[in-house]
Amino acid sequence: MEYAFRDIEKKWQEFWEKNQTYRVENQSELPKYYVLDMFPYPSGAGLHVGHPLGYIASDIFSRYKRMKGFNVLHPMGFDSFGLPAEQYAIQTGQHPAITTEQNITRYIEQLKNIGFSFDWSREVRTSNTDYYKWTQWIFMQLFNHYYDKDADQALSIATLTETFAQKGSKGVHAVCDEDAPVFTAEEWQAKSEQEQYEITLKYRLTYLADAVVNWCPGLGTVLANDEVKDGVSERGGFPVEKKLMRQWMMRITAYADRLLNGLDTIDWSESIKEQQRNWIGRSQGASVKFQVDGQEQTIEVFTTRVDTIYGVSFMVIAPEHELVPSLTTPEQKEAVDAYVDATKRRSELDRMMEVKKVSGVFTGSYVINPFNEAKVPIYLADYVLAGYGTGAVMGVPSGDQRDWNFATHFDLPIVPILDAQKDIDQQADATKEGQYINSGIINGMTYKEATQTLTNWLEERGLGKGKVNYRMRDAVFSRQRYWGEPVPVYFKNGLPYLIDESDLPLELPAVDKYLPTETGEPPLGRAADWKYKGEYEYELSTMPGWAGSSWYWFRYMDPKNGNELASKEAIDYWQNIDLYVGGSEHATGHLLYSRFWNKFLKDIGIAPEEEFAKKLVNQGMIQGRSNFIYRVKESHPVTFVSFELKDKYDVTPLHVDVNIVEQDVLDVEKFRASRTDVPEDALFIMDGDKFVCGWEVEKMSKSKFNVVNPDDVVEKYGADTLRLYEMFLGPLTDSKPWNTNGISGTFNFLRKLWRLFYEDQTGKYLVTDQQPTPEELKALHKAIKKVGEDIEVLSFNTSVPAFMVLANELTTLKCNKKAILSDFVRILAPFAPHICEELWVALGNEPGTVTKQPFPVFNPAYLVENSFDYPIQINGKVRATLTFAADAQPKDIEAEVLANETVLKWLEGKTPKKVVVVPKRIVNVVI
RNA sequence: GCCCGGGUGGUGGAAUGGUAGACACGAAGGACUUAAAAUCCUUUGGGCAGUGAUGCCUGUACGGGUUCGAGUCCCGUCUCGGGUACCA
Repeated sequence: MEYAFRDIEKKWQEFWEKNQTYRVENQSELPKYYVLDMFPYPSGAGLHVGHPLGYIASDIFSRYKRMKGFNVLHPMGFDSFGLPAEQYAIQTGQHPAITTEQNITRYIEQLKNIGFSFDWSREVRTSNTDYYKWTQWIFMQLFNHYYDKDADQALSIATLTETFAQKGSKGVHAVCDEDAPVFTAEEWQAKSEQEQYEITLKYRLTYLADAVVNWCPGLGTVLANDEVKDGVSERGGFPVEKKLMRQWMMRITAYADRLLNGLDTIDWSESIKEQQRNWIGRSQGASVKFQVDGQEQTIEVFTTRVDTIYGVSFMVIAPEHELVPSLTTPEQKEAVDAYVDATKRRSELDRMMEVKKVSGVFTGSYVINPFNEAKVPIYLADYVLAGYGTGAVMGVPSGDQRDWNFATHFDLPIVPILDAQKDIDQQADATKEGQYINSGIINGMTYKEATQTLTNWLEERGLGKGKVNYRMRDAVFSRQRYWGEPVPVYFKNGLPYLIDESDLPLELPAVDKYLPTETGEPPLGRAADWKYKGEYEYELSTMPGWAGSSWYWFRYMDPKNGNELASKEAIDYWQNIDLYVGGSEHATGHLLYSRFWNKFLKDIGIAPEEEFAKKLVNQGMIQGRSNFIYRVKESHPVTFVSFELKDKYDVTPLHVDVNIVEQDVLDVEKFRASRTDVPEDALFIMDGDKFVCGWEVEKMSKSKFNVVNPDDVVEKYGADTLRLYEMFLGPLTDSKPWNTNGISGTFNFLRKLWRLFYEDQTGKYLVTDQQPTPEELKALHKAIKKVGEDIEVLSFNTSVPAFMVLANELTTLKCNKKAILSDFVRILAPFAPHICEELWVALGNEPGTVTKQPFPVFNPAYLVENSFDYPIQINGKVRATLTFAADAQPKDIEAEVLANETVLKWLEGKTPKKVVVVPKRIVNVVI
């Protein structure tokens, strides 16, 4: 009887489904453990072999944790709102819900094919109304809260208005819009309800703002910063331009410090944490107000080097700066207008391309340096960004390279400010060493003293203060698209209001087309008679893709709850994610927004923990491994040449489908049959009897003919082999190309395991009840130890060889003993659940119980050796091996080693300088 | 430019500072078979010597260093991958 993986796997998948083997309850005596995979967007292409890598790892870990006595939550769902389904809808007119449904069906089929232990009864889909009802509900909570700096958390808008009524705006230290007005309690009380409401809009955690946004005409929508890569859209690669639009925003900046500090408390990869730190971009510095010469107004700059202020020789403001018109003198107007125009016309991409070019224009005005009364010219230049700091910088050419370039280009003075600065006529020197020169009140001081002195001086006069700046901006939350959550907001007298909670979910209306309206409104503008209470206009934009994924881990805890996003009991039990597995590409998107929403949900009493995921592991990307065949140029008939011989001809490489290539050898017949563009008389110059292909690592994509579907691998070798092989391929976190060359190794291992139970030809059952020998127990416990330790640290690639070694050893020992094989099956079950279920039953156990078995306990006694083979080194090189008792004393070992024949030969009669004996390790004789 | 990771046989990859190359693929040779498949056995980093058992030299990107001992730690260089960038 052969290892009939197809029958076995089908049988157990059906068994698990029928018996709800992986169903998890919210009540248990057992400790909880929450293992989550980043849920996929169900694309039309289906899963390729890269997708399951993380799922297999998390599944092994979940199964292991179950065997270790945990109640494990391990769910799966779908991030089912998104652009591709909508782009497809635009082309075909088919409702995105339909294609999404089809794709999900396909995904579930593929996932079930691999034997994951997901509790499918908890599946969620972000595009279902009973799910997005709660996404909308969270939006409403954000709208109803503001961030209070004193409490350092979100508080209700009711608290805000109460404080306003009692203490006026001074009584509130909140994160709010720049233009939030100042008023007394009396003034507040005197305002109309509408006026008061308008003021609160400047405080809410989600708010409307005219923001400079990334507008992507190709997709017809705005994009968040993290959705733009290199000036083009991440999805589709369309150009992106800056545009001023009224948008819903999320006040994520209110949480900047908590997002930053929380990173120190979580077990995430250093690279992800570093990316988030950079994205948040906290910088400590000072703001300084410069009086404009001859005018009332001041220009405020942000600087991290206030100590260099005596070296300021110019000031630069962004071309978009609001003071540009008032600072421009009549003589300079023409030049300034031309520059501003030119900046506007340039796309973000152009601007990035021309980073090194110095450009700018003088406004004609000056500011006065508050410290030395120096008159300093004001320039416009596009290296100053309107969106960062105050949109204005002080130019200190001796200490900053950009400023130095600018000063050199415009022939402005370069003043040294520290005696430690070197070669500043060649380049800027940003040193903080030495003592200040040419620097008024800080002359002779060092960096620390100077910074403190200057900041105090500024604060005393109200001209500036120490300030913290963030690179992170508030997140744009509107998308001018159809296939997303409708924003639960309507407009009355031009102001946004939330719909009643009882009206949730606000469902997506039907539209005739998925395109913007003729007047440029988003697709929702096409919905007929879509008005709140039949009267008020709804918000027409929808939420971004990250909305639904920013809280989904809670929904799995209680997926069918119609009254709450999840019950308090469920959340109290499951708390947060213990292990989260997913791609590192979500570093500054999903993973940051999720932390933000979780913190907010904690502030309003829903989330129990500050961080949503204690540990995060980023699985590596599986790249494609393309195969090439080589066509001889201008050959008639068309001729292809095998890889080894291609250098003898002038050839063009062509991609060939990797699915008809094995071990880089092309199946020529299949190739002929599959390609209509290959003429029947085509010639193949073989290398012996083989036609060998070349290969290259590329992105896995249809156009490169290198996509491998897990279904095909499962069909050929089975799910257990696929699972083992994906783990065997290398460390989980490494990126690696998919290469089936070694898959027969894991397949052979499973067959070898099978042969420990059943004789190959006859199918005879071989398992006996004999007592295991110490040697067999040693082999087994070596594996138990190794595998247990490896799983704990997610080192699955090293546990697979441990299984292979055990199978090899047991084969050599001709061991078919039940006592040994039972434990073998149990340690292997998390990796290869189907075959282990089958063999577990073969050993006489109840069907379906292997998943609930305790993980075998390692017993060190079986590994105790009474002797050890010491490698004997002479000057660090191994020259001999000698066996000593495990408890042999170093001095005895030394004596015997020095008497050894080989050692004496190398000693050549000399006395060794030193003999190093490391017990149970090594002996090194130094001559 | 800056910040993170990496660089080990033909290939994927192992290796608490202690015998580098486990395990697997591939390759070569052999056994079984009418034959094939399957299975099993042997060899397999490179080089040199020997009929042989075996012995020696060399080897973890490169150059230095620390150490009795370095793939592993330190310094410098090259190189590949990822992230990020007029961020004041």
